[in-house]
Amino acid sequence: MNRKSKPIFKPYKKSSAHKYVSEMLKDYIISGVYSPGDQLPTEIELSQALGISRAATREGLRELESLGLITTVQGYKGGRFVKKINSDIILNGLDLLIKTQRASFDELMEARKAIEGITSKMAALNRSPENLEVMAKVIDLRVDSKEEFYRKTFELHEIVALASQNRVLYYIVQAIRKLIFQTYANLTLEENDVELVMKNHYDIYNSIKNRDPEAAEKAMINDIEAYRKLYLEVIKNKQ
Amino acid sequence: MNRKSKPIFKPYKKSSAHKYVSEMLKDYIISGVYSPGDQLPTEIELSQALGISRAATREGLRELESLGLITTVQGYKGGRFVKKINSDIILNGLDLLIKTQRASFDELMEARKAIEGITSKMAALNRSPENLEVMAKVIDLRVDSKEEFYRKTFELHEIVALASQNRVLYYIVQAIRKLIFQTYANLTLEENDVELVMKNHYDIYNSIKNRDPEAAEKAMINDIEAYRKLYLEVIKNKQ
DNA sequence: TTACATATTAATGTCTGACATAATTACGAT
DNA sequence: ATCGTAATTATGTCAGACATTAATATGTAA
Repeated sequence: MNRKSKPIFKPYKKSSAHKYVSEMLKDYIISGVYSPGDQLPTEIELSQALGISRAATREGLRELESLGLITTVQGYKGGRFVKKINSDIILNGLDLLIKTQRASFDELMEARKAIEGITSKMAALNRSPENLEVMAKVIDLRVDSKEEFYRKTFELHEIVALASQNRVLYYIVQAIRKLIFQTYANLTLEENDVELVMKNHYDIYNSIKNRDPEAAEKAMINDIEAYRKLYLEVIKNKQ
Repeated sequence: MNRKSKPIFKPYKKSSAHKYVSEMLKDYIISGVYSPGDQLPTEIELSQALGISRAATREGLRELESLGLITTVQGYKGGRFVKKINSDIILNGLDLLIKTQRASFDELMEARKAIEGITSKMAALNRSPENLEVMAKVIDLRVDSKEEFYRKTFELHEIVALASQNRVLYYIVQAIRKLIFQTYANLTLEENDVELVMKNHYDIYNSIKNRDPEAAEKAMINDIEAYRKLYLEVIKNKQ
């Protein structure tokens, strides 16, 4: 939405001012009045339109920022901008949950295996030809750089989850995977390990291509289990 | 933690003031310096200890509130209190995700079936005798009130997820179930429906008791699928 | 003595207006 | 043409005042 074609901002009466600001803007973002990339009115415009002080308006905007709905940019041409929503919006909460509950690495990996196994199974049933094409592009892991290896690995898992055609599961899988990679350091793999991962990825691709859900689930679980073991070895060697 | 035995609050230097407040307190909450139920210092105490204005301190506290880590109580004996963390902390994000992505009821139910099916399967392998005891208490659904019926239904699903012994899956299941019940109205069930749900619950209980993972998964999926169909019928009749 | 109405108290909630900081853009001197 | 500097415009922070809220303490009438 253009900054100039503003929606209607009704002055608030009851309830708390900061909450009024965040709730109203949240509704506008959810309903699509503001789209990702759009700039919100400035603090002063908002506060004047609503008849709320700038301080209370800022508190409301902070809430939205904390929820992951907007970003803040200071300076000339700065302002508040609506974010593109993705799995990051549950990542924060999941992270807090796991940290405060002291959930273990194994618990997280078990959850990942279970859910990503399901998406792999569903992908075998629901995958489109386009999904397969993208997968084919990222299963050759004989690459030069470590980064390239990780990028391709990440993309395969992403496209499998996407191919399940279930966005709820897709976002949950993405959040869990991101959480694992941001919490636990990446591995440095040996030559043998690369071979193994590549074989596993090929198995996943092949069973999804052949529309074999059971094989697809099994292959995915194998792949993640292999990663788990590799990671635990790294940990052991570090001690 | 007692309000009087305060942790150390180092005055901030760089980065933003409000962020310093929220990050610092978040770390204290995660690391257990503050436990659920504990009261944080008042805004004035905090701002004075950190050398930050009250306005900026409040913004930081709002962020924590928005994340779901603290609650705010106004008035005498009011203040900021650390919340007990549960699945609610991802519920918000999941809700936003589904609303903005316009994910369908069916997509959500598919996800629920898949994940809750898994927890049921895992419960059959990992359940404790205590888990079984609690389940036994809630599978008789021949009750007077609608509320009692819903309470028992909710508790059975809760204890099954808990019996999987995987807290990550448990919280995800809880969040999805809460989301479904808060987004889509509850059903009004006929006599026949109650019989059906009760049979399904009994199947779930029995297969978990017998440590039969495949049967447990199937029974859970049946139960949720039945709920989905009942709900869709209600929708159809309303039109 | 008890019960109800009222005052006190201590926290958050809100407002105002000023100044600080950041980052893009415009401009001017070399 | 380029580099450095000033202007612009958004958010960031501050200080101090007053409003609101809700538990508690107090006082008064039945």
